[in-house]
Amino acid sequence: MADESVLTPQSRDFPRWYQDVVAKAEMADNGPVRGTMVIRPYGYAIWERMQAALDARIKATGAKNAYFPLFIPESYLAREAEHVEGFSPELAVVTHAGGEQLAEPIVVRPTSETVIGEFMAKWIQSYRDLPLLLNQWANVVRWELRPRLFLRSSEFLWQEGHTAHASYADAAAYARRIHLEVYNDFLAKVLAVPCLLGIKPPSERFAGAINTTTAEAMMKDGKALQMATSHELGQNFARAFDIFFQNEAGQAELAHTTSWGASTRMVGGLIMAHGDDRGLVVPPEAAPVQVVVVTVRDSDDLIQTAGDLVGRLDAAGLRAELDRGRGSFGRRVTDWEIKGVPLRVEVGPRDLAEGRVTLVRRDTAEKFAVALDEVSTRARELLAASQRDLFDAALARREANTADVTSVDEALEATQNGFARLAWDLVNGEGEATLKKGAVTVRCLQRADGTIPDSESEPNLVAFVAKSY
RNA sequence: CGGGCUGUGGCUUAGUUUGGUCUAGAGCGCUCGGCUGGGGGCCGAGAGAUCGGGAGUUCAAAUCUCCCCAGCCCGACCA
Repeated sequence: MADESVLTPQSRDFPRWYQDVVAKAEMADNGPVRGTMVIRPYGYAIWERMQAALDARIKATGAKNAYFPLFIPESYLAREAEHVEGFSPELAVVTHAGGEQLAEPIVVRPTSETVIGEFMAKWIQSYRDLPLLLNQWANVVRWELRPRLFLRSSEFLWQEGHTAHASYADAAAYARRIHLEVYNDFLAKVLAVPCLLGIKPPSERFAGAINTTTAEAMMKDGKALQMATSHELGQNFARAFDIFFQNEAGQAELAHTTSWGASTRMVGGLIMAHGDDRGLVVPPEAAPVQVVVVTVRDSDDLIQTAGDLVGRLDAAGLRAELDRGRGSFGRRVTDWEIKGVPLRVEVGPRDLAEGRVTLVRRDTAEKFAVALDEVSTRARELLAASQRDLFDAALARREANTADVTSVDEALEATQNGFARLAWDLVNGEGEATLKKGAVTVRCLQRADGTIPDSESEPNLVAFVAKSY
């Protein structure tokens, strides 16, 4: 059994590895309806950590949480031409309810720009009502043809922010702020996932937006995953839903709106950004269980000591859990590794005889002999180091797998196992179509210095292209 | 929607080509008991399958025929 790995190795079949991890770490199951997903307690606990970290950051920008209905009149979608065109193919529509056919079909929300726009129009009268900064945590439904757990499910959980502003500049600045202070900060510090920040080319833009800013991460197979996006909607939705306000001069003006979202897809990103052949690797900040204290045997003295340690770790503000030693040691250790718990404390007879325990890092597998009364301190240090190292390793990996190229053909070659970086001018137009035939798309555009452009028509932009999920 | 393929205990699967030896076998998982325990440990005893559904051919169908259903892969599609 020892030579047979628990999971399909990443190098042999990455998608299979992903499915194995999701199943064996007890993250999620397929739902009975095609494309739906059951999020299991461990997967949901990770999502709750993400929610809490994002929610705090969102609130720090001044946005307030609200809740809008799941059902949207079909006619709402049609009010914004690009929006309806973009979403129509993936809508779930309710035509019957209460035993009768409905006069107007009801759409299950794929996103909430439209309903929220309707109410923004109602609530905004004056420039004094602006900016209006809303966020909601909700489920949405998009009937995708290629579902994959967490990455693309028919129904998924997310937060969607929707704001209205008095000026273009204010809206653009807020969308940018969300991108940096909420999304990128969260992705880097909590998920330990380095992201390329940039704008989407028009072909990849949100339906109805005038500009879309994205955070793109590299997965361990070299493919890209869009982790979060924030959109400048200009006055498109304001026009469609009559979001007018009176300015200081008493004249009616159309508001400028934004929307921005991050979803349970990030859980999939977390798995594929850090996971290895032994399973999930959860960064400490995102981990529901940061430290598991495992007894080597099922004996009273060991359990006693282990229980005391859990108490001390708890008191030190760490999320710790006790494994009481039922079943074989190897089995239990393997299970915790599959779940990616960042730090393991092993309590065995040999340890106790020497008045110490063994700490093991999940990410590096390094072992440390630590005196009993130093466990909390050392645990805190090792968790911090793990959090840092995971980010650094992911960044190094991305850089090592990003090639600078000077033609579309070279880009197609380079994106077999990573990202390619080339001048946007080489890709814009014909080049994008050629790339697409090789399943390669433009993930984002940056300025030469790596900053986020205001528009794709700025000169000398750099395009990052890759295969993606 | 076009092309290809697959449905056998919870999971992975053997058996289907050539109908009978299948009263459907195994591994993992699960239950019970015991020994264990520093990396999926060992022994023993169990539970669990109308072979995707229906119809047909036949003395006899997991196996052949037809219809239906579900799923997978490729394509198209995918803010």
